[in-house]
Amino acid sequence: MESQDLKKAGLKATLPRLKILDILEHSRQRHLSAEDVYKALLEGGEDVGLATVYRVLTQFEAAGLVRRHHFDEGHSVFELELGEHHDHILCVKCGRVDEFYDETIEDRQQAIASKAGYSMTDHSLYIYGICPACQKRA
Amino acid sequence: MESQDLKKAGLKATLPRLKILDILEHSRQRHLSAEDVYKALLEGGEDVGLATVYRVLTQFEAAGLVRRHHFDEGHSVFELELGEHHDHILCVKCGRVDEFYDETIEDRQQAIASKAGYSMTDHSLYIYGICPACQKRA
DNA sequence: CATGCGAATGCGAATACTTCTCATTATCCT
DNA sequence: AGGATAATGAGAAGTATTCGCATTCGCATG
Repeated sequence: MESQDLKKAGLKATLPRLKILDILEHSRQRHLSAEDVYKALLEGGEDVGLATVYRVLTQFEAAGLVRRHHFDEGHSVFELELGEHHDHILCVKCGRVDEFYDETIEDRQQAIASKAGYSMTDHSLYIYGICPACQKRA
Repeated sequence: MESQDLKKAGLKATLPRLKILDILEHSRQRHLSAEDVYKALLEGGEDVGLATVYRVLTQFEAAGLVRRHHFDEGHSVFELELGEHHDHILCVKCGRVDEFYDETIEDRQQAIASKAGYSMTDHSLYIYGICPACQKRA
């Protein structure tokens, strides 16, 4: 029963929110755009408006349930927040997304921010390249 | 005479292109949005359309004259390409932008891409935080 | 378990940013 | 200078996202 999760986050357990959470949890891809979520809802026979999808995803982000990314595509993508931080490496040919975590980079970032006098609140690191499959295909 | 620079880049030396290049070179801020450039043109008494600004900036990017960034603001910002690669650290309060370069991070990124089997083409790293001035102000 | 209040939703209109279309104009080669 | 060709300006069109508001739903209460 996920409605507990929502209540814990200070959100009413409404049908749209439960459905969207479900899609984020059980979708093939971990990274979904608002449009992706909307289409998944329609395919599931749900009658949810696109505006609600945007609203709910934004609320989920504020509540720390999902993370919003800006890949170089012109729209936001959302990913369930599972606690473990990671960065992304993306294929510029096929759009494949992989994840990684590197302690050294994390440490250096913190050091750079400190040296510049900043108190670091967040960071985003995307590596772009051509994935193994697309290299073979070329 | 900068028209040589444009010709070298394979672009005709038109008035809008010269003016935009000039703005990018002499603006207070290194990082400008299309709208910023457009406003600067109008203030300079130039009669250039916003569509042209977008077109020219995109061409400049393709020609390697400028670099396009996607800070978490929903629009693109452009910066003159001066050869030396660097990453950015941004203040989430006042929008200040600083630059840095870290050899260790650059190397690690390359290593991570290789390990994942990717051939790296590019990367973007933004550190978000609160700048010294905004920390004092709080 | 019926009921009411406030919060959440769906819809379409509105906004922000960017690109496209096309008639007009400017650039550059000769 | 003249003409082929590419570039421009203006506004329409296209995406991505948010807003406004009447209606509906969740949930604490009786």
